[in-house]
Amino acid sequence: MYKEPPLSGDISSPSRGPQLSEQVATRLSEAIQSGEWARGERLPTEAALGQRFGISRSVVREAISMLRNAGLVTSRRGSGSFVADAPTVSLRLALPDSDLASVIEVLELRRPLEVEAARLAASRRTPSQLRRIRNAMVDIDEAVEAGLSGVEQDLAFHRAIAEAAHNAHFTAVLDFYNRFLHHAIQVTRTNESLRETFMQQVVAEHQAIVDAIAAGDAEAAAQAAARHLEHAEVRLRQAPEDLIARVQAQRPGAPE
Amino acid sequence: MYKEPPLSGDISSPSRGPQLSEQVATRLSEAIQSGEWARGERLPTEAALGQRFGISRSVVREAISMLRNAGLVTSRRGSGSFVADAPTVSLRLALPDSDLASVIEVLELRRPLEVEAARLAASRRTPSQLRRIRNAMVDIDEAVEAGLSGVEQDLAFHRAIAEAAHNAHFTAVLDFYNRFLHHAIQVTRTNESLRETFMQQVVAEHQAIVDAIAAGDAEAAAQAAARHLEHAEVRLRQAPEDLIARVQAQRPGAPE
DNA sequence: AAGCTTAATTTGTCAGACAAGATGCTAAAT
DNA sequence: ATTTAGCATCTTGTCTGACAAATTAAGCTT
Repeated sequence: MYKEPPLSGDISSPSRGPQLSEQVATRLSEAIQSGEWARGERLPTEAALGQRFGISRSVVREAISMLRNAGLVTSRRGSGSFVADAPTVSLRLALPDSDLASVIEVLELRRPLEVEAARLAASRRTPSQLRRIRNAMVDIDEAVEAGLSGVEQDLAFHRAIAEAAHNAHFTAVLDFYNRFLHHAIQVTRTNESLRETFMQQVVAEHQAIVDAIAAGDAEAAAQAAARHLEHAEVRLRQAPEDLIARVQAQRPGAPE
Repeated sequence: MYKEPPLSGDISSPSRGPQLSEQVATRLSEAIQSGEWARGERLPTEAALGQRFGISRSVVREAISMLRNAGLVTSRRGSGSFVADAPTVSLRLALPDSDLASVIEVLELRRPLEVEAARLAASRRTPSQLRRIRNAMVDIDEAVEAGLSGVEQDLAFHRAIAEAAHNAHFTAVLDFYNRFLHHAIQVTRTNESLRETFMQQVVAEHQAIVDAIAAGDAEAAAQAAARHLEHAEVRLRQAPEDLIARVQAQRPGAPE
């Protein structure tokens, strides 16, 4: 039995304006969302699609790449491209600047989340998660002793706590925003490393959070986290201007 | 004068696992987000990038295609690819289910954000923003008296508070997650409308938040918001199962 | 100096090829 | 007969080279 090709027609003739690959992506997207192919079903090969639309494989690949980025399809080498079975939604927002005001704006959002994450972690963490949090804290010290900044380890420490909260939304949002704090954390850590008292203070604050989580004391964990983040913001504001500029300059190929 | 390429190193040698184009996209993305190239600046040609990474132009194109789709760069034929003037980053996550557990997971994240937003709004709201918050509260009552559910007005009320916090990240994240709460809020509001005492309770809670924000009392605003959200969760949990199902069925094209 | 023409660049598209996995069939082994 | 090993085939990923289309810059004319 012959079945009329659902996506019919050469595409080159009508619309010449927009990008070719975009048109194809749009049509494929519509076809998928209209249920043309079921979830998890394999869609035609790139060659077949190219022939159907009368375009080259390159364009098909670009179009499918868009759909893949949009979370509508997944591709497996050697196997094919499939309609995603777990559709995703995306939050798009402007890339924050890296000046002090913008960083503090991000910190304002991060603080209540980290505090709540610590609170939840205290009452929900599994033994293995507690172990991972403790390891992350040790990793920070080791990185510092090795002469590194310890930024990655610092972020990993906070991520371990977020994971222990057993709520994927916290890790998602915090991961998302922490990407913009690399530089800011580097500044505070560099600043802290210049004063022995600051360094001890940070270690003590981390320790307090971990102790509260280990004890399962949700309120204490929340308070310890709140204290830590408030102090971190203070330490960031107190960082000398020239230090901010200097750390910024350390980034590979920053100024010209 | 020779300048060491900021993004150095052949990429093919170390990691063979993940997709090549994905690695390149990641490295370019990091470079952009770390300010490697300024906003609106042109990045190297595809050929140059290919040479720098030791890969073919196809892979560079795929990588740039990803960044373009992610809103980080824009490409102009004949001219080049540029860092987007208003670069955006996207947080992608799985579409939450609408069952009770998933809704409560979202609420867990929303609560600390709404509380902090109320706290900030109390100390930062402009007179016009206070007016808008009050109007939003009135709109809820009017919608209810008109026989509507008031879900939209309820969300608008919370959004007005978030806006008064003067931090775009709060509105962005809350807007994002509130999309998934339409149904849940409808359930609670429907449930509340069935009992006069619940209804009065909700109005009183809203009033307490607004009063604290109007008075500029940050702590009182935070506490009032926390109380409201805790009670809302309780009211959601107490909603009869059949009510949840009934409201769900009202959604356009819900069941098959 | 201003405007037009032309050449050089750069992305978009095409075409063909091979590499890297994945799938399914066939034949051998138990 | 069932399982296993090998093998042919298919599909996506990457490479290479080429041309088309659009932009940019230089040069030339006036």
